[in-house]
Amino acid sequence: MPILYERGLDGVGVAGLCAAVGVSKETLYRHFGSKEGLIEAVLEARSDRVTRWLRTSAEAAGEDPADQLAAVFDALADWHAEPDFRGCALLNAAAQHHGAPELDLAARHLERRLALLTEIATRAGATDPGALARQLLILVTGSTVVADQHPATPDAARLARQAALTLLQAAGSPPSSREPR
Amino acid sequence: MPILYERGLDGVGVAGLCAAVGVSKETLYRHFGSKEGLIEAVLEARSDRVTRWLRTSAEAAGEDPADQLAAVFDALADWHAEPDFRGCALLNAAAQHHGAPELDLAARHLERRLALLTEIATRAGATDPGALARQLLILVTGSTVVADQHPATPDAARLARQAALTLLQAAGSPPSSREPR
DNA sequence: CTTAGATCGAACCGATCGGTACGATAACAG
DNA sequence: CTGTTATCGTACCGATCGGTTCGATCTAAG
Repeated sequence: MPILYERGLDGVGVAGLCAAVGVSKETLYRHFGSKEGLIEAVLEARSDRVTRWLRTSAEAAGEDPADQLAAVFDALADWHAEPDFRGCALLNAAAQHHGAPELDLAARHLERRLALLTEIATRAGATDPGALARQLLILVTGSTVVADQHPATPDAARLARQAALTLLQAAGSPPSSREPR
Repeated sequence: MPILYERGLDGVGVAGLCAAVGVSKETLYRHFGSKEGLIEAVLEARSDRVTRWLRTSAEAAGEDPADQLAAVFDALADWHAEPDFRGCALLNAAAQHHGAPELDLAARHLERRLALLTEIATRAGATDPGALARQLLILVTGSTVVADQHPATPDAARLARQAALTLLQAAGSPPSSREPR
């Protein structure tokens, strides 16, 4: 459903959606019940897809947490560089319809990203993996928004990657700077 | 114009806007020409306001760049804690109407934030103030989005503040870790 | 072949949309 | 007082919205 992503939830009517997919209104309404139902299904599917894709990218980088974290931001960079990149569909949807369904979907989407980042932070031996993971989530989210809306920062993912690695290193074992014996 | 912020650009019609402000449609159209014109004027005014507010908060913290940076994120925390916080109006608008006017306004809004952060990064003696400032911009933007859309991270600004200070410290003079003589 | 279900295109529905026109009222400058 | 200007409330416009209905067409199971 790229047209919903490109034009926004309210930027295209049901008739336009049907035309873009090559389906009649009756069929669409029997399958999804309403435009909202269609939107939720599309967003859910998209969240699944990108979550799997991000996790796959991380795991393909090997077992080292720092490598995995770097791979996450490299994957984001590839995404941001796609010609029709328009920001995160889930976050955009929540910004448009700030009601229960879209807001919940976006929250669950972020929760899934947080889960991946928490695993990485934990395996990296961070003192407070939860806090570090949330900071990384802020970097992931922020770099995606900035890459979309601030043309003067097209390399947001690269900068976020560097910041993430700095935070990861700093969060290792801050109380003592001794070398491990 | 809080109603536009609360319900979204497409969530309220011109009639509703007029009712909320206590003005007739004719008056609104003579002053702004169209709903789009009204939206642009409102967003522009809001961008001015929050930009000034953020700069004032920073300057009130004294002259130390680290203190100023911390103050910026403290100000964000206050904002995020407001009961009717709904994310950044400029970013939301760009997510809704991804067309020329709103996208440009959001880009200019981020540009103004970047200017403030660049000043701080420069005065802090960062090796690459531009890069550091962009990383800080990602933290500011990301923490605002996460605070809005991820209820499990209500302290996003606090986490971002800590990350920002870590980055600031790390960006000081990374090539040598010698003590200043 | 027959029948049941899915799909199609198009017509149709009431509601709302952004925007305009109008006559009345109020305020104020000469 | 007179004329101008701004505002008001309301009615109105064509277009589009989300959603429903209907008859025709197709497909597959019995």
